[in-house]
Amino acid sequence: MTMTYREIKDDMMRRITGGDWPPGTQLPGEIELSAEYGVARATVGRALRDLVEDGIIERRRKSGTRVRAHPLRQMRMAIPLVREEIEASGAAYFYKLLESDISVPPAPVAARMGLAEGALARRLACLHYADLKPYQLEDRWISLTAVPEAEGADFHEIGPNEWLVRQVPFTEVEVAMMALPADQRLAQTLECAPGTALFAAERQTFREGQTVTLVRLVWREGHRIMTRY
Amino acid sequence: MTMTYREIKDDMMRRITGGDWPPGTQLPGEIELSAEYGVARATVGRALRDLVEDGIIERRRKSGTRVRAHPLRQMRMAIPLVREEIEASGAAYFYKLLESDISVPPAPVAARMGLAEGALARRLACLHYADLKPYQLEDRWISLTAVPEAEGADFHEIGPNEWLVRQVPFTEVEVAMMALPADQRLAQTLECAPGTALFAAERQTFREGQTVTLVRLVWREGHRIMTRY
DNA sequence: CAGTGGTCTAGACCACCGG
DNA sequence: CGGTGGTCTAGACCACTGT
Repeated sequence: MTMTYREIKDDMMRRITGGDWPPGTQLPGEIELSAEYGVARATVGRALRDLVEDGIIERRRKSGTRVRAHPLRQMRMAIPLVREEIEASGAAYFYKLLESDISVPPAPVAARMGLAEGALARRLACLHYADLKPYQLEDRWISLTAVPEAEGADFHEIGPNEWLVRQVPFTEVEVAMMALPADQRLAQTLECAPGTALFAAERQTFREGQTVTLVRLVWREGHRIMTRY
Repeated sequence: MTMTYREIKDDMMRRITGGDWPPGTQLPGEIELSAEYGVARATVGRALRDLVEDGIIERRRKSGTRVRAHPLRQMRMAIPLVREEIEASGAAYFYKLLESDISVPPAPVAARMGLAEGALARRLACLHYADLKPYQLEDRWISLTAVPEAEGADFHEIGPNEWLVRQVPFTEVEVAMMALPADQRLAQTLECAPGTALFAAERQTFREGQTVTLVRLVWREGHRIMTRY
């Protein structure tokens, strides 16, 4: 008989989208709503908290709850491991380590990673295949200051991404996505014409404010990422 | 004295990242945890629910709570209106309507939008400027089945995006992002060389399962989107 | 200062699902 | 079937913030 917080949330969404509570409207307070719905205050509170997370309403102490003038558009995107991404598409996954050394990164990279002058890092280049066709090129720097274990790690069998996820899980991440023209090296490794428009991402991950790794991922021609929200 | 659910959540994170509860570990039940932390069961429940949302742990009835083997990588991205995006960068925003008509979309578009055969749609092409330099080209179809008001709307002053947000707020959205080579038209409107790698997005929005609009956004050369999580 | 949301409690019942 | 998380309650106090 009594409503659940989900039903209340749905009902509120109906009232918002249906025009009862148009954008900008001030909603009744929690006590009034709980009386109206015949539930405890905590229950309408739960529904309202969900609507805040969905970007539908805004709440402030004292001034109350109102429907956002422009609903906050945001999306959530899953970030799969390359291997899972490929295997999920039904293709077989292969991995190849192209380059691997330990060196001082060029100045721009070192600056971005916040490395001390002359600090060493592990540099890796890997290629991920879907059904023997190149799928993604991975160019990575791993800070040996933050992850000294990376100095001796062997990346011939396991990719650095999966290795890092096990070594240093739970990091802060900053991602940028962009379009890149294929240079000579990209064109060769990804088997496309030079100049081809490729989708790329740069990901920098942190642990306690310190950069762990900086990676550039470039996908083969035509790749798109999709999400629904 | 007694801990808040945030402090409990943070403490749990420490235990997880610190190795007390490594990936795969089965956590104590809520009753046990509430005893350990000296709080009510609802409070640890709140902390645990937050960790589920963050993709750190998994919970199932009867079998209990465990730390995810691989933390679920996901990100949240804000999707600003172009105008806000440009104005936030400190540039002046200008808008120009390039093309506008009402017609039957080509078959692939109609199919993707789920339109009946011969159904009409409003077609628009708009250019968004930052400081008088082309910033983003917007190619859009609006279903007149879903939004009949779009037939007579005037898009010379207000962009279709902002118009739609006011007319049809609160929609479901599907987004794809990709890299595109500039064709002749793109090169001209965005003032770049043909073949230039451009960042693009396709966004399809739905209301109650029905497609409202399908839009392709192409940004000027060098654009990147960024997010931190 | 006063009103609103934010959080906590102690207890209860329910829904799911693994053994 | 029984144990776990999921939800709800009625009440209380606190924290922020507009006036």
